[in-house]
Amino acid sequence: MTKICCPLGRKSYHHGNLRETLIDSALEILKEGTLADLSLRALARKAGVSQTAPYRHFEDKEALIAVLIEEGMRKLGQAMMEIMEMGIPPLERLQKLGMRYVEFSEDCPAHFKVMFEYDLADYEKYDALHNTSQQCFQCLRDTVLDCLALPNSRDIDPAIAQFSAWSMVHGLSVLLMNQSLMTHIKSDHLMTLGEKYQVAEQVIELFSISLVK
Amino acid sequence: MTKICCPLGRKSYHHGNLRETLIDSALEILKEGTLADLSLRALARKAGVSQTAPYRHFEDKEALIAVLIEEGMRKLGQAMMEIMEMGIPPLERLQKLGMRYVEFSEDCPAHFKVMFEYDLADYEKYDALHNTSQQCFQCLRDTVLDCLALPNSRDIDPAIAQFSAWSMVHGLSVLLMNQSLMTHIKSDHLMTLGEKYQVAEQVIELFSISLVK
DNA sequence: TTAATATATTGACAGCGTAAACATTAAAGC
DNA sequence: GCTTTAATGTTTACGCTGTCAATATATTAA
Repeated sequence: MTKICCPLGRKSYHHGNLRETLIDSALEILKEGTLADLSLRALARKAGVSQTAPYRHFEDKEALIAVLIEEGMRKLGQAMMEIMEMGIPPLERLQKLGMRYVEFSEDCPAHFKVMFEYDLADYEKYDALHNTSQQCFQCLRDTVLDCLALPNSRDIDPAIAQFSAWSMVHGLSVLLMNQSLMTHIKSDHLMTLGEKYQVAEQVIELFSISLVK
Repeated sequence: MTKICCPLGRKSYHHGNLRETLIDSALEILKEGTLADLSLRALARKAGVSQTAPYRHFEDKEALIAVLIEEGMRKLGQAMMEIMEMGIPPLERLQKLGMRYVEFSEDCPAHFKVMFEYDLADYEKYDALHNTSQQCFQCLRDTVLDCLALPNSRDIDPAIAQFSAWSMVHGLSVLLMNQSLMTHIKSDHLMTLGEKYQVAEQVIELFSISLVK
């Protein structure tokens, strides 16, 4: 009954907060690196815990990733919802939503990467995720409809306009995040965050006015 | 001096065409799966060759990937260049270029994935690649400038218009390729290729006319 | 206090990238 | 044609990975 009590140099046998620690470490790694750099064993090591301890909190690696995706979807959804509740007119609202999308990709690159880089095997398996992500893009879609209901709106298929808006902000976010692709725009030196946002604002404005006369 | 002559059940000791075989197998795997599904050992197995044989043709895994990226850039560049040489007016040319971009992502998903999913450690290391990819996006940029030189063009910052065009077609391609994201647009069943192209055409047209009055 | 449950550990297995040492064959030089 | 050399392939080995099974410890409920 003598207890070793503190394996791997911890104060207590149980870590106490392993689940959150693993999630935080994962995000930290993804902030700089890619999904290929993410390993459960490395996370365990960082947390000072055995290599299989994570399996008490996540069924497998994909389950951890699914949690990150869901967390990201909720964050993005909330960020966009804030704008929805500001009571501003459609066109301006659309622009702000687009900017939020781009800002999210810059503020939470880890979440953004995992949300769109990782193609979840079966999305249905994680149904909390499915609902969250549905709700996340609803803001954008609704606002585009509001823009098309404007008196000076152009006659555009709503579905096409909705998809255009999403394509635009998504392509924008992806390209701005990828430094090596950006060399095709600004060959010599890196773009600052301020420059990126300036570009994003203008691109989004250009899109939004294409919806009206 | 007696020779085993045919290791791993091949007709001759040397494979004869290992480099191309590895590249083809890699593309085949990427067509369905992601970069995580790509392993040199699996490629070697498929080619009926020992696990280290690929190292006679590629310094490491990233070198193979760099070749795939470069191949993809050249293909996309050629596809777009064809349109440049058709001698059609700017606005129509821009639309065709955009469609080619989307078509490329559907025709060569393996190349497209590796071109934009994989963030090459140091792009400079593979300088053939750098040149090829520069040239690849030049068509789009030049055509946008031509559109803005049109008599009925709107007064738009050329750099912004260029970046908008790229963002649009890129976002479009990425979203259309990702089936699980597409569920947000068409919830119940998958989109056919024809439906995708129809959407793409309309989205691209919507963008192109935003450049003129 | 004891039984049940949550949490962590050890050990093992197969698959991965890749380095080192060695084998076979095709090409080049005489 | 014979020999040397370079190109191509094999074997073995190391440390990394995800994950399973069996075990140990701590926390909670009875």
